[in-house]
Amino acid sequence: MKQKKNVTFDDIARYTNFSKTTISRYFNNPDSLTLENQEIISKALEDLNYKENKVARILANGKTEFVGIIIPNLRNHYYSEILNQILLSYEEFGYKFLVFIGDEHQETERQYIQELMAYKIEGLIILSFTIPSRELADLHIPIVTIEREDKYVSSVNTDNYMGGVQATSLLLNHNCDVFIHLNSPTAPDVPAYGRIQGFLDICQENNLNHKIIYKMLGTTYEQIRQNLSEIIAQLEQDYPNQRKGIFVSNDTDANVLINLLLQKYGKLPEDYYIVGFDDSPISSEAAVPISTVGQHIDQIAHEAMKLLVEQMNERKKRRPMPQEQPIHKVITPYLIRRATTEKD
Amino acid sequence: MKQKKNVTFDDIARYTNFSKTTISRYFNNPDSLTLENQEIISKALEDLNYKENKVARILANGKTEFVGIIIPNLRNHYYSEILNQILLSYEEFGYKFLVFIGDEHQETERQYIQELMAYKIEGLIILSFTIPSRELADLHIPIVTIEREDKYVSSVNTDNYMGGVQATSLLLNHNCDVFIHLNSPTAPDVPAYGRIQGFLDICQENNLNHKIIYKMLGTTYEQIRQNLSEIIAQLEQDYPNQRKGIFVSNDTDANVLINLLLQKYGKLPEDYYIVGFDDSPISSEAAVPISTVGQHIDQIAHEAMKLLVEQMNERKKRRPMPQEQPIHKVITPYLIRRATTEKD
DNA sequence: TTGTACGCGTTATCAC
DNA sequence: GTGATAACGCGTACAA
Repeated sequence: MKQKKNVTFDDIARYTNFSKTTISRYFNNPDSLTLENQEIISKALEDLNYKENKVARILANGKTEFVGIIIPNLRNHYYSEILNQILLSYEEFGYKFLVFIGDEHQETERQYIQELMAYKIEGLIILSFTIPSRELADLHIPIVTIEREDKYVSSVNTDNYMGGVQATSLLLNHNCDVFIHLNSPTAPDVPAYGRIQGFLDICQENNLNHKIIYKMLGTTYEQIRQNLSEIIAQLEQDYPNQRKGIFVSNDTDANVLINLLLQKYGKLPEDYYIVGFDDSPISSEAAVPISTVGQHIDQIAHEAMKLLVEQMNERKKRRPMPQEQPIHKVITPYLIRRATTEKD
Repeated sequence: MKQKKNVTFDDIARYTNFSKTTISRYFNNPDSLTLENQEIISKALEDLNYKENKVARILANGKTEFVGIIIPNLRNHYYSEILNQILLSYEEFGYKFLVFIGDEHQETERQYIQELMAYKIEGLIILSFTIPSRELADLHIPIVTIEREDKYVSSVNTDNYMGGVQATSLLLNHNCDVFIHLNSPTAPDVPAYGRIQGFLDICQENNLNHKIIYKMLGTTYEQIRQNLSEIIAQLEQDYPNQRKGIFVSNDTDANVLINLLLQKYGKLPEDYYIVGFDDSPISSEAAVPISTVGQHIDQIAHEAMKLLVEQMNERKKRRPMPQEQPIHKVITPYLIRRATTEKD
């Protein structure tokens, strides 16, 4: 496949008068050779300019050290940061990552999974949500999902319920008169539903005047702006002169909301208290920095890899004991207080 | 490596009374079999639940269809969007991607490259900038770099010079009195230097009162804020009552600048005209949407893959004719006019 | 400590 | 159209 054939263990063996086996051992179990012989082989590698071939090694020992990743996209800051942290784990675990963008196409994602299986990945990390966990479990390889429906597979998620509680409590501490939660329609089996439940529980426990607005705000800035503009109009009609505590399900939308208010009033009005979610860059870069609930993305990524590595290691044992039940790890989020709630 | 041994061509051959060769042909050259026999094999694959093994195929034919990517990080929107677009090219070209985060550690990146070479990648895309192109060229595999020093390797870059010209011309059209360019110190051999040159040329051609401020603004929001705050003070001292046209080298910094001005004056003052660079999300999400120069990231990624695929295909020919000279593609950026320059 | 011989699952070559 | 056989480069019992 190259201009000149590659240098192989055979060449080195001939050159050093050892056998292939000894050369192999030099790489995989060097202590079993004398230091002297290690030197000789080491020198031979230099002389012949040997380049290792891990593909051949895979075929021989079955260990690819590949992990597949399917992620919906990288436009969303949350996803790109998760991927960033996962890739960084190479330093700790040594697994290489084959990455696919699912883009929410179920059939495409199925093909990607087939392709990954053909490359004998040892494990799979799934962030995309088009394929039910039931189907993922049937692949019978180590799998960890992150922040998606996870009934039949192991997973790592943020404690969304706690996040909802934190956000709502913050608004409660500021003595809002009415509590609004803005979110898109969310299925109860996805982790993010916890945000809604957390909001609801705090409101009900404290007998708060509250309302949840379920609405797809749209994907373009203009759509979101238009929708939020209408929502503001409605809120001001429904709750005039009342202190409104608004928990928005993500920072991007919260920022648009704030920009609309800035534009309308020149500043963030006294009767608006706003909390976002994600601690994404926009929350600190906004004209009025946004209070928000942050996810420990580094921890999430790290736990996901740990969980996956455990499963992968188990498989390599002579008598593997696969997990009986999926393991679900939950990472507690943190609350950041910024100008949208901490006024002067 | 599995509980039960995998089904192989041998098993299928036995099951169908064909030879291994014929099974192989079924996959790689199905037309050479009769339709009838294709059916038989197809059915056997179902019956035996065959899963293909591309690792074995690689060892046999030398084609991994792997492309390595080394990227500094995914925190920067530009990088994550580039990676997004590159990964999406799987649909068109079929290459799988092994991705590493370089994080600006030269030695680490060298190791990553070695690891990638061991997995017999067919090509390499480099966005990180710690390793000189001279050294990359010595790897003797198809390489394309994106937006970095590229003297000895093929590359795809934005036409930064044109970007600088566009941004400065926009300010010029608005009759600014003084033209400021804010940038970090930049080496002349990196593509981004073109922004500076473009700014300079327009200023000199038109005899404009201009100034370049070279300054590392910092990495945290607070640092940037602090530094820009000082710069504003200086500008207002040096150019009182003059219309200031400011070309900031990226949208993030431009946004901080605008937030500082908003905070100080309640609105964007009449005598400030600002243009950013990148068309990153913040430029449209900012309280005052920012005029900016956008890079055609989809085109950049696509051209990079095309350039790489050409080189990789050339290598597979019987008598490869490697490129004599590196090819440098340049993508023209686009100008977006928003509120920081278009004041009714 | 070192070597022999075979296996990993596919493709390539050359016959028929 | 189809088949036999030798690669591809390394790991690993088993033997010495």
